[in-house]
Amino acid sequence: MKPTESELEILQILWQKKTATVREVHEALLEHKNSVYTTTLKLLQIMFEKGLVHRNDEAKSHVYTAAVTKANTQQHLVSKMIESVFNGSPKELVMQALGSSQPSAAELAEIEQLIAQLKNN
Amino acid sequence: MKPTESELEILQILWQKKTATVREVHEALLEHKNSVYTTTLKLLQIMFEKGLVHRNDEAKSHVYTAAVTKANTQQHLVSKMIESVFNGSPKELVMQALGSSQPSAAELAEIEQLIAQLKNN
DNA sequence: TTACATATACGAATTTTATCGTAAACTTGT
DNA sequence: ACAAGTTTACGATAAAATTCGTATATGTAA
Repeated sequence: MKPTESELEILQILWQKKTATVREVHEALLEHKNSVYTTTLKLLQIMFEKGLVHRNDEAKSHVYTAAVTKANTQQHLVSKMIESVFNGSPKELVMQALGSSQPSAAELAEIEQLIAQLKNN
Repeated sequence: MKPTESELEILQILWQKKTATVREVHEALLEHKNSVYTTTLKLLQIMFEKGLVHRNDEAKSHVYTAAVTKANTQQHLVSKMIESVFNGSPKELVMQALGSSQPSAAELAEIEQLIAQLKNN
């Protein structure tokens, strides 16, 4: 349900690659942080037990895929953050995110469009 | 720097009350969850060691205050989430937050106003 | 088949977070 | 000064997350 930081790193890789072996996940991880192959293996095994990933063990090397969607996970984590950090107010989160980052004009336009759409419901 | 979930609950209380003794923090915590006085005490002691709170021990009961501001903490946590969950795109986070919550018309208007302001810079 | 490389399984050790019991210090009222 | 109540200090334990070593299995090439 709530992936840990390490699990999230792995999910990101799986969301991007769609499908990957332990070695492929591990190689991708190495670009950001240091670790050992068996650590990645163990994490994937634990994630499998938790149901965070599926795996196909027909081939010699198991092939993993994410069992949770990116959108669902994002939504869940954002809800938790709104609840625990922003007193339940999504508006506060949005204002904070917009205020402290440097969104481009194009991005702002996209957001405006979404807001306009939400207003009509 | 990165408060844990429990630490965040306590920070929320301190941000609201400005100042509080262990007992006051504990009473406030009890409204949301169950725990024992010494658990709250221990957490505050650990937070003190980490520099998350200040304390005044002149009186019989130590008086705690948050050592980090709400705005800074929110910003830090949002940045981390954008980085680790939204591929570094604040826009994605905003769209997700707006889309999955039910912001009121008034809130949407406030956000639009902020966007208009950002566009002029 | 044997040797080598690669994969998985598994358990142990470590770290972090959280919880709680007990003891010691300190207040306050009598 | 003493007893009762409150507070802090501290250590022990437990659960979760992370890391890594070693053993076992499996496939590949000679």
